[in-house]
Amino acid sequence: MANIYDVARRAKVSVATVSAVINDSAYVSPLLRARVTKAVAELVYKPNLLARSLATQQSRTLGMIVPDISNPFWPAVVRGAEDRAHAAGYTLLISNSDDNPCKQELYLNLFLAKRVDGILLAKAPGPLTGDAGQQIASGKTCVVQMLRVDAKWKGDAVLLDDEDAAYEAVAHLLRLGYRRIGILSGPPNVQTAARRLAGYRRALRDSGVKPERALQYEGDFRLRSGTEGGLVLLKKKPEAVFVANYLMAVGFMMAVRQYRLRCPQDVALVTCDDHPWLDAFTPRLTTVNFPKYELGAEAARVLLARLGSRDRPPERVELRSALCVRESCGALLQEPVR
Amino acid sequence: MANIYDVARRAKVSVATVSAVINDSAYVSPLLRARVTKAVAELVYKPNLLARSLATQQSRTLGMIVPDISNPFWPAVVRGAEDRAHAAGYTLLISNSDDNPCKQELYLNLFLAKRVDGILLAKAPGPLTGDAGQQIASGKTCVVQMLRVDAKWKGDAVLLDDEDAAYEAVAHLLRLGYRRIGILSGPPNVQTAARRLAGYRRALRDSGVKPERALQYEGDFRLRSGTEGGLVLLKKKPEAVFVANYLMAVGFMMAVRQYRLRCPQDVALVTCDDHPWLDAFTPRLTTVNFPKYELGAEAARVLLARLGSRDRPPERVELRSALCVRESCGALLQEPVR
DNA sequence: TTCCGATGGCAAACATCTACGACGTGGCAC
DNA sequence: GTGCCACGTCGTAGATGTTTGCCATCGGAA
Repeated sequence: MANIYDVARRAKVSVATVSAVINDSAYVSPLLRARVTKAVAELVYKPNLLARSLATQQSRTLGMIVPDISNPFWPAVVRGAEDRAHAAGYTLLISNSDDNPCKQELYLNLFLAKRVDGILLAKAPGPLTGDAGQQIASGKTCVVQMLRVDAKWKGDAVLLDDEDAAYEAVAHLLRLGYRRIGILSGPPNVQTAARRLAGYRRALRDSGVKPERALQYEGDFRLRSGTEGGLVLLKKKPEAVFVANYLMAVGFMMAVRQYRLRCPQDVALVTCDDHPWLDAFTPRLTTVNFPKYELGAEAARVLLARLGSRDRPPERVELRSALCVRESCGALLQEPVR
Repeated sequence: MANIYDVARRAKVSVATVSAVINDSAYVSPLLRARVTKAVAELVYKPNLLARSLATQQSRTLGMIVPDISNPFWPAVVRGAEDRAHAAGYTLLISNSDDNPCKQELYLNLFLAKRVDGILLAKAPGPLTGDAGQQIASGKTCVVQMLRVDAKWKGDAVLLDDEDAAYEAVAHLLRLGYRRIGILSGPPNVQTAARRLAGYRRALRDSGVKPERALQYEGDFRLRSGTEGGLVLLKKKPEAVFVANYLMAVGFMMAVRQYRLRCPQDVALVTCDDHPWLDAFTPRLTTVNFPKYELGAEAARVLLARLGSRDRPPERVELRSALCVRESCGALLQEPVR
């Protein structure tokens, strides 16, 4: 592949002139400009962005770490981040951590070694460790934490209103008259899970209902644990259940089916994460809809802004969710009790 | 950030020695090796992979272009590709083409400029154009086409058995006794869509049923067109419908609901793409399950093999789908007619 | 003493950007 | 009319951080 010297030779100018034309970084006379443009076209010259990155000390590449792209929560987030990044001329490097701190550190180091300009991070549980953790904590590499955030993280972050979302979901169930309300929560060391559990508890207490340990099951955000949790919880005859993510809700519905119960008649359900396909099935799930695309887009926006000026104050954005009432909560079936 | 000269200086050796230690590419005496290792640790030295890529002429980065990561078909494919790539020490650069040839060319050029070692491509409709198209056709850049393939593409490809899959799906409906079978197909310029339509036609003809134009609706693989197509098709009173992808099936079910029809009693349904959550809802959809994860993993495997030896014969892999019978086809309801 | 093998260092190459210097020309002033 | 200065252009060279071929050196063995 042709390099800048080939172009310079063919156009009979210096490489600096070629560079100036390509980057429009200095005045070049129309005559030379034309010669350069012609040579570029003839040689099908494409600047080597690796070399450019080396010289300019910026790669125009962003790293993004998500727990698992095949979990239906994440694709929209990635898409949002990517649209923003591409619009600003950045490319996205993507990795799946499986919420495994070791993998996460591995990929973080890889990103650092590849000299990404910044990182979008949906952190695995636990603090950031190792050299990469140091590097990030020191602020030398820009990072925006998404969704989950270190307790002592002072940098940029884009969050969801997990606690309020759970509160609203459970408050909705309470308004419909349910009292024995269970929860299928996520792993307690994952912050979103902890916050949703807190929201559930607060909602119950605000209505004078004492949260029962027996109605709380700790899942791991995966489908199978939804079924397992469902099988356990349903034995306790809850009137309604709040499930802390979509995949577990699906698992939960399989447990409901297994017990030959009807939803919402026998047990009502509210869950998290809305999806385009939820309108199509029976029963249609009532969910709190998190703005997934916006989450990714916002995170990218904040990171790009940070790259633009390192000394601006840290930004902490909290995106608002919205309750999306459908059938599984029973609202369309029965009248509110009070 | 420390560079290799800093390490060499601190260890009192030459950069070549440091490089030899880091890459284990030449014999270095234990004494010097120890000095180098110590210096690397003290300086928290991480080789600059941009510079390394420039020197070695390989970036250990793969580009991947998919139509849209937020379409539930693709995340599993991406995950499969990524797992393979990472296992071999490669990183993945990802872009969404929205099946738009312009965007695709843009990203292709970007990847080429970033000197990716190879590209995983789920091609947008139409031939590969522009400089990038040239470069790829000339074989100078390794590409594996996934799912869809240029008519005159001579290189590696990993495909699905679309036609057979559709054939099996429709044959299953025919075995159940349905005769008026409609199809909600994808855009005809997308190859998977064309092949699925062909499979549908062949299955009908093999059973002596004449395909009716009126029972064929051309969608665009998106949810909305599923509903629109459903509203049109259902007026024609088909006994069963084959829907060519998952998102349109969801849309179709919304049309069914709108007409207050029951599935499968009033209209049976078989569709494509299985998902973990399909077991949870009513009616459970009968699908042909495409091995999405394997598609990505295979494509990455083939690409990596190609990078290993450029002169091996082109590989063309066809992955097999499997019919997954559930409720929406009516098999669990009624007895076969014949 | 000489030769060979084992080590290690120098410098070029990878492809770019850019600071700085040089050259030429035009205008103005003496 | 001539000389000088300034500005507009362009090119040289060094910097970015690696890898690696080739050469030099040192020590030991024959």
